[in-house]
Amino acid sequence: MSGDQPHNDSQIKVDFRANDSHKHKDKHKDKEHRHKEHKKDKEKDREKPKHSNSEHKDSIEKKHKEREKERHKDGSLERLKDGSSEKHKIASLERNKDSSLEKHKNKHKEKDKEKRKEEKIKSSSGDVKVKKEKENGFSSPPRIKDEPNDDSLYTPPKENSKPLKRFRDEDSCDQKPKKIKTEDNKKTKKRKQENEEDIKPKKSKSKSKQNAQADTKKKIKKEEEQKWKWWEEERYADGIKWKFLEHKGPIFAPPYESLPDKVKFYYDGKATKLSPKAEEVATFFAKMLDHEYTTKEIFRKNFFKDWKKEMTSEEKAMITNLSKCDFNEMSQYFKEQSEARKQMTKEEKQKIKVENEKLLQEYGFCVMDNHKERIANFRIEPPGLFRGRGNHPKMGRLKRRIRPEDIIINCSKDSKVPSPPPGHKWKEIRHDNKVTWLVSWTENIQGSIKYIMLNPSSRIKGEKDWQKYETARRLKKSVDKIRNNYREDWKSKEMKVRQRAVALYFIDKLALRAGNEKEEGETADTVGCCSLRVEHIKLHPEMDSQEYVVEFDFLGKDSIRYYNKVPVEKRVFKNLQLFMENKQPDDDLFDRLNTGILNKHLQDLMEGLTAKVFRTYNASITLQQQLKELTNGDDNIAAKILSYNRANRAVAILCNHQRAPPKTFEKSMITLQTKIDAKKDQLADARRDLKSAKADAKVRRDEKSKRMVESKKKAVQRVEEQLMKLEVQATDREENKQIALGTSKLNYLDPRISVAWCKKFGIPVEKIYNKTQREKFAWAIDMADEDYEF
DNA sequence: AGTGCCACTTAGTAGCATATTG
DNA sequence: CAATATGCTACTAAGTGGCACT
Repeated sequence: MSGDQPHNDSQIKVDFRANDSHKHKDKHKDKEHRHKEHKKDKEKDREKPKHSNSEHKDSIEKKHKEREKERHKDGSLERLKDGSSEKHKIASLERNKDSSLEKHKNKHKEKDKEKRKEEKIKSSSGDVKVKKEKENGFSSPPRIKDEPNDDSLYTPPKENSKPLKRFRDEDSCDQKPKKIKTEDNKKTKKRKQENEEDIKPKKSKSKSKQNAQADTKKKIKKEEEQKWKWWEEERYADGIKWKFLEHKGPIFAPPYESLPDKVKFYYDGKATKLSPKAEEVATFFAKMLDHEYTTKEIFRKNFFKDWKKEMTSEEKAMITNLSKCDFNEMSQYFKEQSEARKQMTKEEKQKIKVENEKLLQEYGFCVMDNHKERIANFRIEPPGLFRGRGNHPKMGRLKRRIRPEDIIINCSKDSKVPSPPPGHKWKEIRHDNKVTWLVSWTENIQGSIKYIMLNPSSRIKGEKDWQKYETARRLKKSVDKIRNNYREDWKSKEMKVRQRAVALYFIDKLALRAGNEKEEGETADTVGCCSLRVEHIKLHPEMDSQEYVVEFDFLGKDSIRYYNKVPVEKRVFKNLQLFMENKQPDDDLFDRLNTGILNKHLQDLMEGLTAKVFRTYNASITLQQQLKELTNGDDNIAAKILSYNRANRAVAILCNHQRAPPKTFEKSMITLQTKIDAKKDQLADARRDLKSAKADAKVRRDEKSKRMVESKKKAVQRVEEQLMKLEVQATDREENKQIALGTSKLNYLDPRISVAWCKKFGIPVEKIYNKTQREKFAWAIDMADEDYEF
């Protein structure tokens, strides 16, 4: 259904993006000012010729030429702006304006949260019962027997042909509790069976703990050999995420080790020994000394404030000015340390590696429902200075050390609860099988909750991922209807409906994020679709010989700049004019709309539909289309992979996934170019050799010289091929300079599309997915055949 | 409808590990 | 074999969206 996506072409071609994150300043302060600067930026942009509108700010002429060059290589993939180095400069300039409206909310917040949490726990357990007599609730079956033999359990033959699809399709909607899906058939039984089977052999389960453990181990071993195919099993209904969960808890950050006495800290030129606490925080700063962060006003201010809290009263009295602090010796010391680490002998390195491996084996896995699963992040985040992205009002604040007393453990009742480090207690032990996390704690900067969860290769993540793509595929079926629907709504007499329709159009056409509201002053000022402000778009009734052009310029997630000029339909344009009437630059563009309203509407259009599904859908469908368009079956593998990367790149551009160009980019391009030149010379030589060999053969007419010709021919071919490969590599790299492919590959592209493509063109999957990716997408690799269609 | 909390996905990057090169 | 380039992983910030509550 390539017809599905009428916008796609234009999306790709029209997107001129830039990434210099010129940051917004704090909202309350000098809004006017901010706006003006903003404007200036844009004006600058507009002055430039069309192609360079991806350039921004003090962007640099010298790079311009380069970019021109790049551009013709592939007209459809417009280059992102270069110069994230500028990005930093600018960012720092603007960030320095500081203004931390520290609100003291945090403390209150935290208390509040805690209370609520407690209440919640109580009520939710009640809740559960009301909703449904859940099968034995949380208590999981005692540990489990040998893995039931797959074949025997599996889906009965009748549905066997397409087992996966089948229940997927029905089920994918069950996030909205499709209500107790008629626990249909055998499949569901399967899980139960598994569980029951486990119980049986145990006889007196209390006694057989050890047996059980042994069993578990055995089973797990076995499993590792024959990779568990969770995707061939039935899923849990109704919000239950697991029945059995056992793990070892988190690994804590190593305790602070004081600096050797010889390493001094100087205040106002005077050597001073800091108290351990103050010293620790000082080292955090010292370690970042080379980083641009430490030059930023907000960062310094926040840091200094939090640092003082850790000082003794004498220290507090003495140290009153951060600028008089000299951390250089400390910084030097850490550099030496890391240098020393690099210089370690192989044996020492090996030893560390082994040690790490041991920790991984012990803490890196859990047992969830009979299966040993990898944990994603089993280490607690160490203390340090908060590094927000973009112009974050809280950058530089102290991220405090997390202790066992902060930790909530989640596991099943009948599991062996992890023990806290000696002399400590957990904050709480919970047995909530409606959530997927194993460990959580509350972080002190934003007061948000952090979790330890499973690896993407785990069943629990994989199922969800799969489901996500199934939802996107359902959207594919109704997208035409939905598009017609919102086009109708552009004419609505209700303002809210019009705004909703226009916003949805942007989300669909431009793959914008939903744009939830955020607390002002708590985070960097970034927006998504629903939170766009008047100042973020400009309307051009005519521009570059196109009509009704909307110019977007705003900072999105992670303060990545979104810059784009898009021709839109007349009605959209008129609506935007209407929405902007009588508004200030910092007023909301869609003042009658928020993500809640939008998503509720989407929900009515299709079950399970939310704004983010459009991103997934458009990303995947674009990949599929582009692959179809770009792949040439006659190409060699390298060229095909280039095509794949280009298709991938089209998606990354659509989704505005950017990266800072690698620091060594320029240099490595040059070396590559030298190589190419060398190869060209070599080719010329080879050709010359061939020629003379031919001439020689003509004269001599003997076998030997004929053979000579043949071998020279081959040599030429070989060199040609090598040259080709290098050139392809250069193109690919150049085009990729500031585009990050990883994010879309990992989160937006239905892996089955890629797998199918690989199979169709005889490309080994390894060329597309590395090991980790293959683990994450094991389900797709296993199930997609070459004619899979998204 | 608005709010706050919570759970979970999506995001870019620092820095280590490994491959490649001189 | 050291130096350098490149690839990958771990890390953690910053989004989205559901739900309960008012």
